[in-house]
Amino acid sequence: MKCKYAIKALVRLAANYEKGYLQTADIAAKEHIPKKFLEQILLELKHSRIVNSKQGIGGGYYLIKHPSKVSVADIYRIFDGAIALLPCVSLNFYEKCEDCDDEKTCSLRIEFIKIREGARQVMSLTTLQSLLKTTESQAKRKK
Amino acid sequence: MKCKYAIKALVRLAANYEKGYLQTADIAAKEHIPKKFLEQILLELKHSRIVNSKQGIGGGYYLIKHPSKVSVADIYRIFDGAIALLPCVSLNFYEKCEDCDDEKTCSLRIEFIKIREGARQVMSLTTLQSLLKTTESQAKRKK
DNA sequence: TTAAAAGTCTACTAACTTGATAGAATTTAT
DNA sequence: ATAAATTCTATCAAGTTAGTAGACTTTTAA
Repeated sequence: MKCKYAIKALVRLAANYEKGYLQTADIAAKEHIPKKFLEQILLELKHSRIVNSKQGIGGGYYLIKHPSKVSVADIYRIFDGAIALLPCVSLNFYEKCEDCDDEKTCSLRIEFIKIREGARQVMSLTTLQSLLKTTESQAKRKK
Repeated sequence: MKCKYAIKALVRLAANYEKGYLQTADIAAKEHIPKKFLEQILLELKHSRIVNSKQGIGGGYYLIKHPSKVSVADIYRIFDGAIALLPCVSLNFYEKCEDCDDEKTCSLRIEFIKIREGARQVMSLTTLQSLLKTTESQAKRKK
């Protein structure tokens, strides 16, 4: 949920890139996300330096990074952690296996690295920009 | 954990394919898996018709399907459910999105289907047989 | 025929995660 | 000053996960 909501909110912010502020309440309403919950999510994104915000009247959130520089993989890692299925094959959240005798020759590891790369590649290639493009072309199709 | 343990146990059973029974206690000891926990896991695999068992002295578990016919995707689905990151893009565990206005034109869906396909392909191509081959070639390398 | 060795089944628990809510505090424009 | 906005911390209920416990059944070998 969190990750999905984050991506939806970020796509909105990407559509508004360098065009001012978007308010939490607005995004929440449009995407049907519980407002208070979205607050937390946006806050986490702020701490991760993906978005920034301005308080007070007329304030709100805005995207700091260029939409092409924010991938689904980035967002996934913030909210759901490792992309890898096993901690021992994770690049960003590595943890040693307790039950494994020799990590270097573990066949599971070798195969799970392939799986991780499969997922990681697609998730890294999918950015806010590519999501935005799909959104726009879908909107056009609908007309 | 469950999924990892299951795969480890299945690789052992695959190595013993059509060569008789392997006991829970044995596999548990070799793979450092809590025995009682492994019992549950093997039972689930039996209910999923991946393995079968024989009770009594000299009994144990054995693989029913050919190692090339059991993929990591199959096992993952038994223990962890959907491969897709969102239920609304899952093939085997589909559920409708509550917050989505129009599934047909949802840009998230379109992109997440690509991600699912990336993961699904690699996980479907990785079978007990391919894991076994890696195990064997690793054992050889070690000599 | 009986005891031991094996799997079967059901229930339970502690710790953690998730999705969400609540409310007080802070900042800013007018 | 005040209203509109974000910020921050705490809390909660429900669900999941990893693992444990124990009673039961089936099989076989002595």
